[in-house]
Amino acid sequence: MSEDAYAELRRGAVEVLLEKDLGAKLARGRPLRVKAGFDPTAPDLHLGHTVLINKLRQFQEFGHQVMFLIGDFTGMIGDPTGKNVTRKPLTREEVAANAQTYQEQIFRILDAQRTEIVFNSTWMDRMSAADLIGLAARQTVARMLERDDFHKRYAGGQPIAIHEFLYPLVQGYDSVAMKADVELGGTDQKFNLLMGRQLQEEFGQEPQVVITMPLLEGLDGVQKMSKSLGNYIGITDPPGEMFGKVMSISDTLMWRYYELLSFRSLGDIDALKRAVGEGANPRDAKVDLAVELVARFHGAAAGGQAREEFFRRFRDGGLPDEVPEVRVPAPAGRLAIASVLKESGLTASATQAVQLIGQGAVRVDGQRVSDRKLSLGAGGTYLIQVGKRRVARVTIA
RNA sequence: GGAGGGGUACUCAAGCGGCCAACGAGGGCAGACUGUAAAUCUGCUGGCUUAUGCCUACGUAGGUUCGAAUCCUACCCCCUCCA
Repeated sequence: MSEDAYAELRRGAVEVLLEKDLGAKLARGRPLRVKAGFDPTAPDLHLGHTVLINKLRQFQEFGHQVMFLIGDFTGMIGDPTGKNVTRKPLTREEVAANAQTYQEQIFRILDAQRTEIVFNSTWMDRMSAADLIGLAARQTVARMLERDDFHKRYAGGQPIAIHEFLYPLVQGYDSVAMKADVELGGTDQKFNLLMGRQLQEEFGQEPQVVITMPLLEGLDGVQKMSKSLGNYIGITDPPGEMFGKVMSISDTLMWRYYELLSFRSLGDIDALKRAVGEGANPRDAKVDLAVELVARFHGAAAGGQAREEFFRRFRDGGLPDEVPEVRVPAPAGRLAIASVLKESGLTASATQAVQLIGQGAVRVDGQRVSDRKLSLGAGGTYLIQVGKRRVARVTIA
């Protein structure tokens, strides 16, 4: 394997444990079994999740076998990593539906021909209580308490339920059952990933290589991307929205996204960085990234269209391709502008509408509205804009 | 089981009888400047076709008072210490 190829494989990774094991495994020339586990409850993927999936794809491109593990059994335990929320067990149907959604989403990145989707319930459901005790006997409490969050909770007098110890144990055992050569995970999964190495050794297997990937920062550039923080780009976001979100990230964050999300080579990215350093507009680099990402999830044509739309709207100050049409009733024949804004859904309330008018954010047929008492007559159709993003063609009826 | 502390708007966090639709910070939205970047400055950030007005809101339910987020009672929930 060439040096460049190895650098690509290593790209973005926080740690490779052990680096020399990976070298040795690759040197044998046979396809490696590469594992990554996913939560059965959250099939709505965002770009943060794709960091891992992209890494799987790279392995695939180098000819290795990818195993996409859906942790339907571990899901019953609930990963104690981070916040501890008790989860309700999923039904078989729910798991199946989520798995289906996963497939629809991940195969925009992965090659379906070279991806195995596996469920850990396949082997865990067959494990007897005696087997489980046997598994538990292979690790010590002291070892478990090395895990940072267990350690903190124990030291701080917080409860740790015994079943929580089973999570890393089962995740580790998955690697045994799957005969994994490599396991990928987020940095927060490090302990669980290393458990796989130990258990594989216990079961007489060569330990897997652990590769930890960073948790991608969200749109704010600070906190990790997550749905609950609302700083995410969903991979099912419509093209225009996805494009806009990418354009709104900071220049610094853009390079991070290039490293972890783009399929362009490290060499290409370096060249781009140099060009920007020499005065090229960073916006253009961001546009390229946005096009690439939209194209990945919506097709090449959509990428180009999103760019044209973006230029027309925001660079040239034009109107979107499709302006939503709304009809608003006016029983009295005329309707105050604040009500029009509220009824058309352009603002959340009439009060807010009045405030926005006061701030000069509202335009009717291109004219900025300064009079909050303005009213629109029935029978007319008006193009109404609120700020840069909200637009509608409103018919007063 | 005992003792104490606390539950306020999207979040954190003041307020502790009227000047409270509630200080401040963060976040969000909008305007200016721009590259829908960052930084910066400004305004807004319960609802009502806007009003010296009304309604809803400070854990829940009652009560005291001309008047309560603020006082009293009961209840629910969270935290700390002791057993």
